[in-house]
Amino acid sequence: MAEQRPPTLDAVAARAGVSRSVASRALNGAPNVSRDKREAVRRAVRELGYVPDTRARALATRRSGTASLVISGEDPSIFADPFFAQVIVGLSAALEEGDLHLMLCLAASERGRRRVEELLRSRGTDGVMPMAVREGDPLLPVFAKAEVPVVFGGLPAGSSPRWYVDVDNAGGGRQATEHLLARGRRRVAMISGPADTEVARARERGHREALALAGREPLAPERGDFTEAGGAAAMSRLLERLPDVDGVFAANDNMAAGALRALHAAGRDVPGDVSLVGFDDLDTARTCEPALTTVHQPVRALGRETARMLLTLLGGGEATPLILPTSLVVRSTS
Amino acid sequence: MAEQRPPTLDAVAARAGVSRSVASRALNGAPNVSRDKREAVRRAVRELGYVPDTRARALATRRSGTASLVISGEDPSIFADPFFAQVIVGLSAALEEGDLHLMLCLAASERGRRRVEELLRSRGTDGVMPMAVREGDPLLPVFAKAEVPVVFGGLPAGSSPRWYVDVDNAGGGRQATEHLLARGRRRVAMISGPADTEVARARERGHREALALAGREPLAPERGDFTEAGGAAAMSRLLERLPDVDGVFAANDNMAAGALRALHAAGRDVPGDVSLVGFDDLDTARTCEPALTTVHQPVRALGRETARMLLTLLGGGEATPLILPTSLVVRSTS
DNA sequence: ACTCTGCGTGGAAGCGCTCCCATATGGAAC
DNA sequence: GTTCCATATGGGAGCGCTTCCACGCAGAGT
Repeated sequence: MAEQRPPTLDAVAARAGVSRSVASRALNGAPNVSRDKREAVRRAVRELGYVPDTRARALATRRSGTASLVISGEDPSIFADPFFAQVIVGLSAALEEGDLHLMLCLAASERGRRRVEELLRSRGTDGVMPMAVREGDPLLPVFAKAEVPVVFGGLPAGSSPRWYVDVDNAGGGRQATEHLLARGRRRVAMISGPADTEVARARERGHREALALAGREPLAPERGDFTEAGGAAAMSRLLERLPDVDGVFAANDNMAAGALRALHAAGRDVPGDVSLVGFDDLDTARTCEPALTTVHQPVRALGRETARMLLTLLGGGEATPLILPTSLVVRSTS
Repeated sequence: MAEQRPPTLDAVAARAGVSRSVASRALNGAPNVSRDKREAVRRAVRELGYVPDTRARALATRRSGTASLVISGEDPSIFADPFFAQVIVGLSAALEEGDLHLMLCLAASERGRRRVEELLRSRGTDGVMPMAVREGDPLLPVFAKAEVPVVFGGLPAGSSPRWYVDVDNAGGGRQATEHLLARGRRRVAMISGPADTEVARARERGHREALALAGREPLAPERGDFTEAGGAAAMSRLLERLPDVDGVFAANDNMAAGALRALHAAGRDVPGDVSLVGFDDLDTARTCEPALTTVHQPVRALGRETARMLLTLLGGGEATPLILPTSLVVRSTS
């Protein structure tokens, strides 16, 4: 019993009574095919239930039909941030337009990183979208050497790639801080993220800008790791160092939620004693108690635009970095 | 200026002074290669910076080197559930062992579903892992016809596939409910999920079993959509219908968090007036206030074992469904 | 009549790899 | 010295597709 192989293009051509060339052209909508042959091929395809073999096509066209989202970093749990889920939803929707499939590479270990490198060098993917890359990431040189387009989702700290999509982190940080000042807060501090992330740096920069504009000296920030627990710990340290703090800007919602918990644990009322602003506007912001004032960033759009830029490049088009706007959403913590 | 093509296996063979066959065998660790030729090939590979072309290999071996995670369902935001992120982390780690790459298919639209079907029929992936499939999902027949192994992550409601990995949802539901009864709760109700998910059904089943064992009649459950907001709404309805409810089992942590919020809004003390138990043991459970008593399920393991089962099948091995245990984690809401 | 277009067509050469199979090689066994 | 086996080797035929190119054959232009 020979293994049943699916029909090939040859079978289709034979059935339609044309050559393989014509069948191929008919399938790909090439111009030089007469009306009736095109129809004959179409019919044969239907009758045989033919579906072109992706792999063969990939070899012949030198295109794999996939784009890869690469998430680097030692700790795979950063991926658990709901932020990524939203980005992926946007990404996926946009790639669908371009009929590309999404490959997801969680490059946590040395081995994982080697696999990403191999994927690129083995022509296994048509384009790469690295996300949340930190300064000094060992994959950075790999991306630089890649022969396929690389569009960064979020500017990596300390480098300026040719193509990236980002949100206006500095602007958001400014908005958040200005809001705290406008609420009459005098001792405004920040819970920032790891110093090797551009996200943390840019939000800090905006924070300092707003303070400078108001003629204030910035207070040294505490740092968390963008997790709820990290935010809570940072808030505790902050309270110890600056017991009279009355305004806090946390660099993301997770950490803001943690800060909120720590503030409650310390007996502070929010927003009575302390005003709190987050960043992201994910679900948590809406559902924590009290609901979090935060900087909205268009997360799905970030994914969508990153993918679109990649599609443009793959289509031979030009592209330049894109910065998406943020906006303040005032809720109950300020 | 001809486009610079990467070196091929032929180039490696030529440089090493062997035939392409020997080079191929040397590369793939086949046995019949002499020590020195193997070494010569290895050296040539290094000198040329050769990396085998994935696509060519895929065509020749009839293997694409990828496995696909398919998440079906109209609403792409179900993907935002941190549950999936953890599953993916497990999945990804296991696939890495088998040197497979992960493709992620968010099949939300009709078009997305067609693409998944095409992906399968075009031999674009070596195996499929559908997750969170609901009863009557239009992709179910596609999976059934697939020529590659399909391992379900979580049993789809209303069907019994040959291969799947799931957690003991019924057992977890029983544990949760028994715990509420053991805490002396007399009016124990459930906030369940959509009736077309096996997860909701099984957790309900366990819930009813526990009540039956205790000689109690089950109360009709409220249903949410597994989101925080859905849980809050369900809790409000429950309070209206059964003002004297004193024990609630929510089918997941998101909904439990929402229920908690609704209970607070209604002026109920948790666990004073009402005991609350969730399911999942995700981050939220640890960080909400008060910390949530919940049923722990091994989410990463679910991903890991699903991928492993697929790897086993791809390796020609046998496999049977696998059920992972759950355990109760008592915190402060009960 | 002639060439000049231009479209349709199919033959055939890849794309870069794997793997079957026929052949070569060196001993060990007789 | 022959026979036989185990191990190494390279030729070559695929894998299923795209695409270049040469060719035939209309109808339009001179």
